[in-house]
Amino acid sequence: MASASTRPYGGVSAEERRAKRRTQLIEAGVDLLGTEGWQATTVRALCSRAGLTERYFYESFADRDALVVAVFDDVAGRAAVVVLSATQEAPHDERERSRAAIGAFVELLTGDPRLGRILLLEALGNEALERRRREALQVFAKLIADQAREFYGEGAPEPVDAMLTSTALVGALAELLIAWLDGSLDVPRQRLVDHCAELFVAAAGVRSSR
Amino acid sequence: MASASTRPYGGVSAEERRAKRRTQLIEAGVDLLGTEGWQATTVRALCSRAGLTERYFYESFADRDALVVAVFDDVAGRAAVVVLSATQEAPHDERERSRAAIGAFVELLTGDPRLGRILLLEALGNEALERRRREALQVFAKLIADQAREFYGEGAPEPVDAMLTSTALVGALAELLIAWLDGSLDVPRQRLVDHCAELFVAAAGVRSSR
DNA sequence: CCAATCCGACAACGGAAGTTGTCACACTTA
DNA sequence: TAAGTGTGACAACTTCCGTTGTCGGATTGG
Repeated sequence: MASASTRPYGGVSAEERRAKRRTQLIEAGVDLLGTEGWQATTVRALCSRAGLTERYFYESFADRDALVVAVFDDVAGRAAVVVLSATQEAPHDERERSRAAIGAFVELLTGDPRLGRILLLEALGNEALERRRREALQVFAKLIADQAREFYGEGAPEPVDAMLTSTALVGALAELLIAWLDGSLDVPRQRLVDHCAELFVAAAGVRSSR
Repeated sequence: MASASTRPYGGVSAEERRAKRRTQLIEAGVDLLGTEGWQATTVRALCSRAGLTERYFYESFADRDALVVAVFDDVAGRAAVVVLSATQEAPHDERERSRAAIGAFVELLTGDPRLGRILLLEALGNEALERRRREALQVFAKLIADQAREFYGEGAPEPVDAMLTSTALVGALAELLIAWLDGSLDVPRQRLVDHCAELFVAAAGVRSSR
């Protein structure tokens, strides 16, 4: 059993080395999970791609699930940053903000297809990831719901309505993106983004309470 | 290699025996896939649950993927029947038909939770199933789009709009159901169905073309 | 320079699963 | 009744993977 490193090596501190190895493994995970999928993301393959040996895998992660969850968090975090900053820079208008947020998300995924596969597809194939996905999704749904409240003010749908609608919108966006990235929906990117934004606007006022 | 059976046995023809074994395997598949999931759906477990031996698995299916696809088709077929008949019996009204269709689907899934897990969750975890899911989804989206056209007549959204919207709606429904069946969305069933129907109505007129 | 530590390559153990083969027994049919 | 075929239980072979251990060589601190 390897005791925890303490000394510097190659001019780098023990902690830095550990952190770097962890990063390398996560990057290898993004690559493998995003291109060849979950079943190809084995410990051996990860280490080989990261240029490390198996021992260092267990130094940073308890098992495959832990690594894959870390990968998901990494990618989801990137997406959150991109989407939130795009939203805040957009004009204070419901349609414009929807477009900005969705557009930024789509651009991220088209810029690096691995991310789309991880967030939209692989996240559903694994039990541990599925939990994480659900959590992330709820956070996003809540963000959407809050945004909607901001524009509706007094007459905003009540919280239950808002949660139902925003969950639906997240699912709608995911499904559209899966189909579009897959080539099943042959429309220009801008059209896709516009249509999503219109759906968001149309759905925002929906309520099932009376 | 077992040569194909030709004689009757136990008073049953060879073809009937084959068909029965296949059915048993599919039922075992529904049960395993719908309760313990894909990773537990091994050839040994399937055969054990079906009361058959491994040899008979390969008599009807080339591999696990083939079995699981057959299971999905079986379940999706049942869902299609239920939803279509509910739709046709409902009053000729947009909101009413949406409610009837969604309500029937939800009832099917709550009546047998295995079906929901198969259609909504497990279908995303496997490559072969994912393809099948996409196909089934397109068929459903097309049905929705056609329904919408029926109510809008002249002023109906053009086909691309309709396809985008209906794909989104299928995704929205799936996501809502996943969250609801999972307990993350704590609302009565009727409220869920009503909200979905309202979303359908609200989305039906959305278009991104100008 | 030397002992301690870290590194990389890789073997080894154990388990799980797909797939094929063996064998004894039940049933059919000539 | 006897030969041939279907059936069920189960072993065996193979492959793959998670996980842990070994070992020689590189780097560090004294």
